[in-house]
Amino acid sequence: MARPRRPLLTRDRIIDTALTLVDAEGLAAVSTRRLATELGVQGPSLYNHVRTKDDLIDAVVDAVLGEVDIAMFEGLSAEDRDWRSALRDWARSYRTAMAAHPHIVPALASGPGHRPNALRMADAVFGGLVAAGWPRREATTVGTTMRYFLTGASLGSFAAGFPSDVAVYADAYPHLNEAHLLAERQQRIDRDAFEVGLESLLDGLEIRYRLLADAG
Amino acid sequence: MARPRRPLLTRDRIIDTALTLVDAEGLAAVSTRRLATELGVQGPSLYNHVRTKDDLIDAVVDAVLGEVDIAMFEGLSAEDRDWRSALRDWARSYRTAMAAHPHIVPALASGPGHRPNALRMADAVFGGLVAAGWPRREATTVGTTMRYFLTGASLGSFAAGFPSDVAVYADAYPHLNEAHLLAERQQRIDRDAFEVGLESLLDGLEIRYRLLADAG
DNA sequence: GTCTATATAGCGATAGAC
DNA sequence: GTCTATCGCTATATAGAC
Repeated sequence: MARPRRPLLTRDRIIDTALTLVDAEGLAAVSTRRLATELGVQGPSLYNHVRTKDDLIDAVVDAVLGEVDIAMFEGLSAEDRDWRSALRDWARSYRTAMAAHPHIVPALASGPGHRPNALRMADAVFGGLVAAGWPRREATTVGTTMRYFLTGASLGSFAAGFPSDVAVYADAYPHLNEAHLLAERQQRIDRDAFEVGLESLLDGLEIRYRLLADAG
Repeated sequence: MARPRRPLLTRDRIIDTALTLVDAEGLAAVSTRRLATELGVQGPSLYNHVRTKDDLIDAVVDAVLGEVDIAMFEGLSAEDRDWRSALRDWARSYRTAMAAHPHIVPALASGPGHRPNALRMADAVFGGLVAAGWPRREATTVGTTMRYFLTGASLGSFAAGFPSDVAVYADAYPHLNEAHLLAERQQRIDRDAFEVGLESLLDGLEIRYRLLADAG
């Protein structure tokens, strides 16, 4: 085949298909050849739309980050200073997005890369905190702290995929019920640790917020 | 060469050399052939001591985790209930260990794997918290929460290696001073976010601790 | 039972034809 | 913009020397 009239591939279609493949079979299943097959083209064709494979994975991660809701930060202002609820809602939305794509989570770890949605998110958080009364420099610190917690919680909870995926255990594990219970227990621990950690962190940040307000 | 009288390789020597190589040239530099060359043997020889490459990387990560100090948890008891200082010291030791091996940090993300030192650490934290008066179930939650924060902070700060490694910038970047300043600024933000987040989290956990003490 | 030698299948990526 | 062909590389399996 030579050059088609209309492109067979677009960057978006590649990213979409890659995410579907990651969700279905894990990160390791994404090779350029396999992905190309899935798209009905030959492997090297991808390189007309994507610089490297790392670039592609970066884009897939960014697509998942794009699913995180950040609208709650726009409502914050001198009148509505409930930054605490905003951070809480954001954190839960973040976790929900990662839970929907557990197999991509390890790729979160590979440096910041060039991720537009990550920047949009950082900007929204920073802007919201400043609008709610945090000093600019402190807002950067708080946003970074929250990012630490959210990244760590996502990796700690979902990096290995879902162990509750019973189909995986069914073949390898004879004591299916037991494995299933262990997985459920682990999920309860993760959910508790997330909620307790989040609320504790917010409690601690509120102490700091008041301290700064009294001093300033 | 045939079988030598004394083994040329041991699992520990392989892991040590792999860590040295990771520190010097990054994770990507570790291939079985390269590592074998470094050890003075042929590539496939490694597989007598290591199951797969993933198994090896897992062991290297565990070796780094072994550098984290956990002795502070042994001192905790019904008399000395300063769990807060223990968690703080542990957290700083954890961060120091990761800062010493920034290139291995992304490998933290690949699921728990089989890491004896990770288990030893979890056990020490849990035991210390219980000794200091935390209910057992809460101790699990708190330990997990702390792990989230520490993992996230390590990845957020060191996952891309140290951008302040001036030698890297020297070739690629003409405005060396500027890059250097940006890197220093990023490091200050990371240090601030770590300390503020840690102290805020501890503040929040103390509120919870008192709440539980009053209720129980 | 530890190492070497050889071999395989698959990888990311490039060059050049159309 | 997609193709074919191909390069150098990888992890890893297997067979056999000692």
